[in-house]
Amino acid sequence: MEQTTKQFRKRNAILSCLRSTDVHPSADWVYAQVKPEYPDISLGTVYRNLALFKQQGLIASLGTVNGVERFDGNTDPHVHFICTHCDSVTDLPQMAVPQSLCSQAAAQTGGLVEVCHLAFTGVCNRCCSSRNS
Amino acid sequence: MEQTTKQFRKRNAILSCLRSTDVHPSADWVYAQVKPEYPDISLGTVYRNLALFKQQGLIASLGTVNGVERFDGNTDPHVHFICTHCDSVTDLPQMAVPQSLCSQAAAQTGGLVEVCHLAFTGVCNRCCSSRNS
DNA sequence: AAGAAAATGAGAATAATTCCTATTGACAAA
DNA sequence: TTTGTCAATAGGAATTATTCTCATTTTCTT
Repeated sequence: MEQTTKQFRKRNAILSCLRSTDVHPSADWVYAQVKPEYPDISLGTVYRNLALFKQQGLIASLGTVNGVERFDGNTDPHVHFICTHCDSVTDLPQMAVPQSLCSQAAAQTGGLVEVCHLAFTGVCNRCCSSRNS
Repeated sequence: MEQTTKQFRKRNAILSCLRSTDVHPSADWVYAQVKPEYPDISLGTVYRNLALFKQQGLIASLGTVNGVERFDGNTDPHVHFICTHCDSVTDLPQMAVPQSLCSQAAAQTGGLVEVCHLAFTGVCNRCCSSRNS
């Protein structure tokens, strides 16, 4: 069933915006992308739907970079590199998240381990090249 | 040289507060701890000194949990478990951060890799036991 | 003791996120 | 097509962690 209502199209635009980029965007970035096509969309709707998608497991959150939450359309476990200079987030697709670690962690905590976050911070390629600080 | 000025003692209280706890506190928590002993301390000073210590490498930041930044007096690389139910952060001391990963990451990014963050999120032991949701 | 420089306290300012509510959109029944 | 009901949204106000400002205090140097 092809949903084509106004609300559904907005919601879909938010989701596919996230899924079609690799910048690991913030809510504000998604808002800026969707706004031209849906000029009457509100930032609150973007926040609301991102929270909804996250809860439904359709998207993931990286946590916050420099105080703002960043999202990821790719929910498969993978590794991130975060540049502390330009706040860019990139995937390190060739590095695997050792799944064995999760069970190790569960054993140690005695609780329920849901997600493993593996990330590196540093200065990205581009910022290293154009260093003028 | 034994520094015993008023400002130094405040600053020291902030640092040793962080170093003598394992709760991975927020700025506000540190403020609440130090306040009884130094009633005229201000929250701004806590923030200022935490930023200073972090920049000097005396403490580390875990990033934010539920919107608030959390600090760690232990700057050795180690693994964290974050409960998404009660926002507690605990160490998983028996798990090592695979240092080999850092050089792998550096090779892939072509940039400068500084820190490796490995954390698990889930529901902690205590929250699992007293589940009433 | 005096002056310069650094740090602080108190509160205002900022900014990301959430909340509120009147309105609009979707959908089923008549 | 209209009506009723309920969910979702727009727009903006409210919230809250953090940063900033600046007058004052503290520290250091001479």
